[in-house]
Amino acid sequence: MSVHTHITHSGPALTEAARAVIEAAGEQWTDLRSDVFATLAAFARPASAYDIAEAASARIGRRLAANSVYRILDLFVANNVARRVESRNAYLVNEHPGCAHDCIFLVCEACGEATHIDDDRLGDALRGTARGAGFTPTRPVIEVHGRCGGCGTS
Amino acid sequence: MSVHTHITHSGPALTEAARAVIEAAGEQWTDLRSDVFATLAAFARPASAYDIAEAASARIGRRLAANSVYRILDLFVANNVARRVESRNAYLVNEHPGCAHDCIFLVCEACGEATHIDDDRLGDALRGTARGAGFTPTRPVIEVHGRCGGCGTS
DNA sequence: GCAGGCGATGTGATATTGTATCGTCGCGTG
DNA sequence: CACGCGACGATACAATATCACATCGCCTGC
Repeated sequence: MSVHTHITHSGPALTEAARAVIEAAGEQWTDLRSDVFATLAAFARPASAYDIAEAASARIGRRLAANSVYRILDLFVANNVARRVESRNAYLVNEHPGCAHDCIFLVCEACGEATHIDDDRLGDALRGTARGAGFTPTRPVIEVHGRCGGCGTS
Repeated sequence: MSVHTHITHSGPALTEAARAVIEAAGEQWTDLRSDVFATLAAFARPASAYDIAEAASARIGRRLAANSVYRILDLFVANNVARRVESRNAYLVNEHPGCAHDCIFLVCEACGEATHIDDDRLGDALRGTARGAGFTPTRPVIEVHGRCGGCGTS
């Protein structure tokens, strides 16, 4: 496991970091993309594309259609500034863009929050197991459903 | 990791094993459930509820609505005779029902097939990591997207 | 300046996936 | 037989995702 520092951003700094990543990838950082990113970042838990479309519409004062949101989310996910929570059909910002782990989401069945943890050993072990089965892994999906600390075990 | 034998069924024997599990759980094994199970088992890759509804309709010679299929699939998943592939919104039969692992799916991006592997060490490690983060895991979702052996690495 | 290319976005339609509600049927039981 | 109950049918609906095509702004070659 490589030793490295996570730079965790929030608020405007996070948006700025996302902009840098997108531009470094040769993509444009448009006003709309910025608005969608900020909208997504403002959610405390995974947000569906339609949630984002609605909130972003309010933010920018006009209707933003779901398909535009999907286009932008696809770009974000491809460039690792946002993540998709597969078991929820929803999205989260990546709080340390530029740091590409196989990430693990702990999804609380009670409050709906998803916390993101990194553990390279698990991702590496999973990739190794897959390769051992003659499979060439590209994208692991590792999510755990359960109860977060705040929601207890009951 | 416990030492045990996997009894892998196929065809009628698999359906029979599923029946036994469902009945042992105090649920009924109706003709319709049997038909839906056999229909699902006949798919070589993860099948959506609507795929199953269509194929089962053909099999039984009348329209079977999606909601009925969902009800039955929910029952199957709850009793571990079928599994849901979260990143595909699709279902697979569990070829060794009664053996409840945290299962891992290798989902081929080229041919769409999903192979099911077991590795208790990975599931246990993942649960342990989750607990280390103050989380009480109930259901891990472990899926890997990539290329299967038959589809190569290109 | 203007034509054309190109990426980003808008608009509307549509496809796919998943739920809710309510009625009916068959079956066991008092 | 009356009743309750689980399974199922039918319909509507909600939520998620994609497609096709038009438009707009910007940049470039001419």
